[in-house]
Amino acid sequence: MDPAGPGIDWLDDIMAEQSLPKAQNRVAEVIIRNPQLASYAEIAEIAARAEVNSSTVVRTAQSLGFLGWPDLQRELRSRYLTKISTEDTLVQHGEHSSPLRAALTRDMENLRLTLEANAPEEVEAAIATLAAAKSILVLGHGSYAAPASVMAHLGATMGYPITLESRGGVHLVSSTNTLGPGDVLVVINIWRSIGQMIAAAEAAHQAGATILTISDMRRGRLAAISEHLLVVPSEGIAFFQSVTATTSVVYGLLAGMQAAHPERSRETIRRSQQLWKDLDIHLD
Amino acid sequence: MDPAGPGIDWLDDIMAEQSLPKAQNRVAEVIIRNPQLASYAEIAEIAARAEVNSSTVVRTAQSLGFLGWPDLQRELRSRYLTKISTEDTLVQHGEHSSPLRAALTRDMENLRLTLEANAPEEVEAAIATLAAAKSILVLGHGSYAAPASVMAHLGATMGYPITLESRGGVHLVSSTNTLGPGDVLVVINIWRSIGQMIAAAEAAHQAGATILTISDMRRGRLAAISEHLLVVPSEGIAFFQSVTATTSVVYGLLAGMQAAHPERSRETIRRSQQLWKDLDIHLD
DNA sequence: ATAATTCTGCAATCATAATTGCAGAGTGAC
DNA sequence: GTCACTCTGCAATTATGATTGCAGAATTAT
Repeated sequence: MDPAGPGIDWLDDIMAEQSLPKAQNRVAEVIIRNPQLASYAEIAEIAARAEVNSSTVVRTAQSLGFLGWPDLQRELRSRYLTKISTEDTLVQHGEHSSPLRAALTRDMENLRLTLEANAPEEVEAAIATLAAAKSILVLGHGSYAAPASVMAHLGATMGYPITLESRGGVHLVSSTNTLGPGDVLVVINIWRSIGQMIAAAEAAHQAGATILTISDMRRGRLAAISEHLLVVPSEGIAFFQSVTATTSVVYGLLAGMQAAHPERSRETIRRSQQLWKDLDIHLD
Repeated sequence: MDPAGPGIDWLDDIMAEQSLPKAQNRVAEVIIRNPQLASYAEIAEIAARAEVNSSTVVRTAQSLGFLGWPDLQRELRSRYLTKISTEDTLVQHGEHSSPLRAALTRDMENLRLTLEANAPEEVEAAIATLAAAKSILVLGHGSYAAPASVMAHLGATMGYPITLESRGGVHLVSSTNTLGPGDVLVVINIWRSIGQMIAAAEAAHQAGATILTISDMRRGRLAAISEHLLVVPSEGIAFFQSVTATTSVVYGLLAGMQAAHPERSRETIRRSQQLWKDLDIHLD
């Protein structure tokens, strides 16, 4: 553990590899100790704290392998800005218990577990598959129709060839029938699920489609035929399961899909008015 | 520390005093919706989201009494960023930064803020209203149809007289027309929204129905007629807003509703097989 | 409908932050 | 102690972001 308090592992790591000169070390020190500050402060502020000229700050950033200060700063932001502490919250609100509190803390825990349960490479691979898909079909029944519809809705708005099937029976059959090699079937959170859904997925798998499953089960018939499996806890309060973590995962996939297709993204930005309207950012 | 809690009440307050022109209002709302982003983004980013020229952003800042954008931004940082905690939270996960990670941490933060933004008494009152309702109608359009459908679906399965309306036009009118005293209208996250929706809510209010709003805006025409207002942040990654916190709040309400009606719950348990089937907990 | 007024976008201007060339200070080797 | 080399600060330069004058669009009052 870092004796200086909460530290920046990755920065520490970089620094371990090549040792910096004295002044630059001071700069790094300042950054490590005040990541929050460093994530938005301008060079002069950091320079002052390290009692160093601002050029030295730039050079430190460059020594560490970044293009310059703004580049390092971007990295800092993405790592620290959204950091939160669950314990913090628990302490602040003490024992007071309410249904809302229960739901929120439960879901925070679910999100945390999701973070632990899925390796970044796994996620990247899933995103790559989605990005390369000829077409995408999203299945989600019952409560899980909610995240499924979010995925289909936003994905389509981004320009992806993506559709939703939240119904069963004939509809399910005819939707999955057309799938073949190059197509991707996204199956969202089934719990030992409805037989016809597994059957549909297996048929699609046979036909050459790639299966991507988002589920709370690591094993099972579905897992067996899934090229990619993302695991999400779905424990809820009271009697119901929670789709919160699933929804969040869907956002992560969508963000990755957007990053994966610069050309579509550009197109997206060009049409941002329409996009944002669809996304409910619609202002008047 | 801000006694009113986290978030951007102060901005709301400023806006309440003097009303801004249309474009500037859009800018203000973008800021309120994405305080974290706004605290470090440059003007162009905000301008793009509000679909406005960057000069308008400057002018908005000035209209609100600040010197310019950097000035307003400083205020945002001091009010909002310090909340995130001055002591940095430990980085549990190595250097890898992925879209999933971004989505999850963002949503965890949203949940945390939700916890801070809603007083338990407020929530209890909302639940009491729901529990006493003669009938409940849930409205949610676009992305917000997802949490709305979860609420209607699970609420109905629990035995509540609750229905969903995610469509507009005639459907919206005829659904809201029947509301009167004793009925509750739940409006989920509307952003200054579709005029007809506000109109529908106002009509229902006139007719004596109680309005319960779940929104990311503390003020507005909707807030004005709402008996109960639950505030949820909705900042997302990439281009979209997140419905995660909203979903979680819905679970909280549902849990409270269940606890409020032991007799329905008992009935629920008796029919648990059916319930679980509907809830996707389907066990065999 | 028309005029007065306000608001907005564009593009030029201005301000500020980041970077780098250079000279001198510091450091270590012999 | 001297030389060779690296590092740092200063100041000039470059890049980038914020602001504002102006003309046209939109809105409001009459």
